[in-house]
Amino acid sequence: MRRVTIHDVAGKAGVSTAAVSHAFNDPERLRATTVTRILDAARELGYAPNPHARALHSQRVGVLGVLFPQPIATVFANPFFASFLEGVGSVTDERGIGLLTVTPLGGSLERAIAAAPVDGFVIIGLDERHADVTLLHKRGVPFVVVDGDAETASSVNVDDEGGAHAAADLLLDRGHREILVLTFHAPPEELDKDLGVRGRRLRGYRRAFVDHGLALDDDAIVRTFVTLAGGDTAFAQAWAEGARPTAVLAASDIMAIGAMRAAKRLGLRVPADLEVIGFDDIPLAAASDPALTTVHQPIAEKGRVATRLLIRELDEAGPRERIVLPTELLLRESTRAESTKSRGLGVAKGGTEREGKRTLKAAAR
Amino acid sequence: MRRVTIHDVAGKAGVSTAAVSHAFNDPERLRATTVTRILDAARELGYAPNPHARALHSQRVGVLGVLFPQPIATVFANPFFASFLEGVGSVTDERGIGLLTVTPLGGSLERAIAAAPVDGFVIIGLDERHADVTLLHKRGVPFVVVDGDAETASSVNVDDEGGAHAAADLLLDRGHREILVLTFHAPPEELDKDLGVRGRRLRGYRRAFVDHGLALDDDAIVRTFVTLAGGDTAFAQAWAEGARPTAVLAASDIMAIGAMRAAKRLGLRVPADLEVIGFDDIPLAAASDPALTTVHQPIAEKGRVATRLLIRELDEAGPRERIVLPTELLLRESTRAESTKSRGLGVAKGGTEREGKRTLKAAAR
DNA sequence: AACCTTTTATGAAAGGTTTCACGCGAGCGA
DNA sequence: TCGCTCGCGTGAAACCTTTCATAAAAGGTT
Repeated sequence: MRRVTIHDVAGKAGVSTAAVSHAFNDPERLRATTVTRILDAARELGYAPNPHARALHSQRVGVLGVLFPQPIATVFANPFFASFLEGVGSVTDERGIGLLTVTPLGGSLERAIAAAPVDGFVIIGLDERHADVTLLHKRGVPFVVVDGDAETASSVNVDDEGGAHAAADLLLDRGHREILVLTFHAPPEELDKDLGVRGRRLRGYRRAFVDHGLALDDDAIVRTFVTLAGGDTAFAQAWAEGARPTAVLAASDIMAIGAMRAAKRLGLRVPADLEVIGFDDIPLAAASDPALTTVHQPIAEKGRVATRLLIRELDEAGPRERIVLPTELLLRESTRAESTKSRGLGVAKGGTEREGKRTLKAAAR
Repeated sequence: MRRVTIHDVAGKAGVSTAAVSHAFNDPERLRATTVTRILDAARELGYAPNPHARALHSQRVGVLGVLFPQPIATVFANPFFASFLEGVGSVTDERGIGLLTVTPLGGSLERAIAAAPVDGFVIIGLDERHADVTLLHKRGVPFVVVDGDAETASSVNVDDEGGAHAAADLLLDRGHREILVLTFHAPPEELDKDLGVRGRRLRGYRRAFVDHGLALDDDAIVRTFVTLAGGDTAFAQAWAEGARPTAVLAASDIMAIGAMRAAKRLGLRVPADLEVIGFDDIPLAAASDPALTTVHQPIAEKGRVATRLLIRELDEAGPRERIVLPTELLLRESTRAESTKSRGLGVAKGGTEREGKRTLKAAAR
């Protein structure tokens, strides 16, 4: 059973294939009666233009790829990426564009890139210097880099350093001196992303210490997995080894929540005995108990901005852009409600729908 | 700057385009020296076969579509779909296939379907009877239906009714007679999915009541949104209207967690004053406080099974299959630990990594 | 009626790959 | 030396659409 083609429609309507094409793409060019005759024939036959043929000719599929350097299962299991895709998707949806998630094919990103039927890529967590990415350039496929630097393409980043600085600053202002810093493991494959993001966040923490005339001791930094279990065991282990932190700075919310879980188990009360600040503001952060104070970054917005940028580049080769979105310290319940001055006990329980939050905006750029 | 084509490679290597194609797809047919010559030329030129041209010819793109009846932003915001996609993705990844999320294009699913460059669809939450789906059939595009019935295509479902029955059964066994049932709103567009899933779950609850010689009163059923806020306000409102339930049966975890939040706010202790059972077992269920007792359904597995089925149908037209996966009641902390007989107070706090769980497997099929 | 302008429709090329069917030359047995 | 087979390559069709250039038809003027 052959698929119905434009020829079938043309035959049935008694016109040329060109006429059928026009009926669909530029009806003005044809007499109105002809158009309806053609469209009727098409509907009757159940005809729809073959997307591949159309793509081959017009050099445009109407699909954007989102490139991840890790297996797709990992991607969807990660709420951060879910939010990011939500942002990307909201734009592609609105423009009537398809969304293809592209992940390594048999371990090779290069093969995946080559085989992907897309008009351009949003690349997340991969540096421009990555070999596979330079390949893209050679092929002339437009792309936008998120959470990574790029000389030759537009990029969208977030003020990681500023956010981290604000978080550390708050704790130091409150007098904390025993602060446990939780950061990422360098992932198995050496991904520039994590070096980049991790590096920037650590830099922010460090700078705050320096600002207070202190130094962030390497012993106070624990590297672990970006999972609940990672944060949990990291805190538990540090505790077992004799560390007695009064506060935790986690470079990711999920690790922060894990640390809170471990702390609770050890009989510590958050925030009375231990103040905790995360990073990212994933949806779970607001839902955790106590709700997590964290550095909010506009994850979905990052996706939206990057996607709009890419679409614009597809339409007209515009200038490269280098966007840095602001981060923002969101005070919730895992830090005490009072300021530096007074040390009460009250913890503002958030409202039901929207947690009462006060924000300190970190500098953008 | 033209893209480099197979002709360029052929020219450079001094062979025909057919030879180049063979070098890539069936190297055995060519002398080894010729193959390397061609491959070298290709690498030097940065050649990769044009996916569109390849798709046009072979009638195969190597991309599968996952069809959602709702905007993509909604999809990614929903942890249920994230898990589902995780399952689908794990299979496509392993087979080296791309994954395209397909959502209504300008409100029209039909247009989206027609324009999607895919080899087949996994359809979730849409009944076969849906007009757009019958269209697929007409076009001869293979598809598999998840969470919906299908006469003419394979389907993958879950034992919703059995799971619901087990949940209600437990509460009724424990003597609860004031049970608040939280179920979905019929969504704005009338989606068969929710009718289907919702219907099956309600049927399960009802059957358990009947088994106990009781009837599930319509007043005890509250329809609300499948969100945290939905469950929260639904419970709060029922309470405000004078309802004094001792247990909650929620047709979705997120609503259950919302209800727990409202209950806490009203001064109720879960599970001491109120036992709560959810449905789905999304990741958040295990992480909530108290950890949610729920009917586990193998969400990712559903995705995996459906995808494998689809791929098989793509390769060889096999027989239709109708798969029903089991559900399982997972006892965590939002129900009391003891059995029907003794009513202690102890609540087994789960371990750190894996919550201690006892399961009652609901009958499959 | 002849000529010109507009409107409407068409033929054919182009887009890049795969694959079928076939050709050419060499090696081999008779 | 003839004829066959086999190994290695190739030409061209097919996949289906869009679009450029052009033809045909229709309508209007003189």
